[in-house]
Amino acid sequence: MSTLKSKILVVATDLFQTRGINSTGVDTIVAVAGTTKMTLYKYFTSKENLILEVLKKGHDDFQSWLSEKLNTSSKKPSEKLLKLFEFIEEWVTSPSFRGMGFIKASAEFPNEESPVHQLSSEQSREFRQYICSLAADANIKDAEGLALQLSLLFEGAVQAEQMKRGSGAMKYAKKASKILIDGALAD
Amino acid sequence: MSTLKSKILVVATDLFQTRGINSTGVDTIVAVAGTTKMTLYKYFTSKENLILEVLKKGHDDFQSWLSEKLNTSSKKPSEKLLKLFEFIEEWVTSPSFRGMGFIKASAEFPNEESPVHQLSSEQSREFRQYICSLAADANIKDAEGLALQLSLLFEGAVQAEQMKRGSGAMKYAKKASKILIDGALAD
DNA sequence: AAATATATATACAGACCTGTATATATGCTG
DNA sequence: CAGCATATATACAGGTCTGTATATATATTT
Repeated sequence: MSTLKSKILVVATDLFQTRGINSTGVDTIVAVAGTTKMTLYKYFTSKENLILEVLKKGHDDFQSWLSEKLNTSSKKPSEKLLKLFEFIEEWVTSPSFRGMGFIKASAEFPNEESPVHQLSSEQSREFRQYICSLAADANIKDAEGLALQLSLLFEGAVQAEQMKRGSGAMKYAKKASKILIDGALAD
Repeated sequence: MSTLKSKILVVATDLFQTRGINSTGVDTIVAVAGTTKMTLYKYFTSKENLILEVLKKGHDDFQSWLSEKLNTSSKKPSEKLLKLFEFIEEWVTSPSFRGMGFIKASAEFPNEESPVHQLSSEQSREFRQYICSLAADANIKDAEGLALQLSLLFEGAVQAEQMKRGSGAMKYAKKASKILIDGALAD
């Protein structure tokens, strides 16, 4: 991928999170990225297309980082499940963390027919399904129920972190997740 | 309060949730409310002022409804705490539910210096503190910790409901809350 | 009926936004 | 050096937005 395209994606990711998606104009993005609108519209067909690519990249980066961490951490499914929020916390508290795109995007694009909303919704579902597969591997009875609960904790904590950086919300989400997982494992 | 002012508040609340705050122009609001811009700007000094009043009304309505429900439901603090998510679920699944304003607003106004963000942040804190007082009354040891965890569940579930109406997320948040509260009461 | 407060209708200024058009510059390849 | 792809600089068309100005209508009160 072109370095300019990559630069635009990084800058847009940052600005969308810190200033909002609709409130960030393409002029601002190219100015910060040190390029011009002509170049941006060469790599992205529209602003909506840019938003979608930003979302895709953010989600893919997170998912592959997380899977890799979990796969190398342990082979025992129940241990993987218990380590889930350890790694999530590590990701969220890293200085480069800029929020989860799909949470902000779904708030800014509430119309269900909007492609941005649809992608956000799909990413949320994908993540929940990933947790569900971890839970199922660990022989949790109601894997779907636990996965939903854990994803609620996750999304709530990200929301809290986005509202106030360094709130430590994920630490408490982690503690809560341990209680919920232990309970589900005992069932 | 003037009936027109009240009508504008109701319509704005609805449109902000269904179309987004920044994406909803005052022209649309007055058209749906069946009035004109001149009237809107008589009752609200600016669009930002309207947003703030919408947030205040939404939060006040929810908080007073919830306190009243809890106060008439039981006198035993631990029972009140356990009934918390029962009533929250009742509120969220009612047909007139249009999302929690402060959750959407904090996503659309991420700048911490924005008055809208500040009010959202304050309302989130206020709600958490209310839960904390319930927990403290029930002699929970780490009342603040539990309150934060429950508020994460709450915000995550509202987020999920906003993303997809009728997702039933609050039902699972309620189940999770019971586990967390029972655990904290046993400590 | 006259006076006053309230609401409407409509137009517009100024700002911002997306996406494109046009012309120029830069760097790489043959 | 010549040719070509890539990036820049800049201007602008057409749209949307907020907030205001101006003129008119309606309803209540005196």
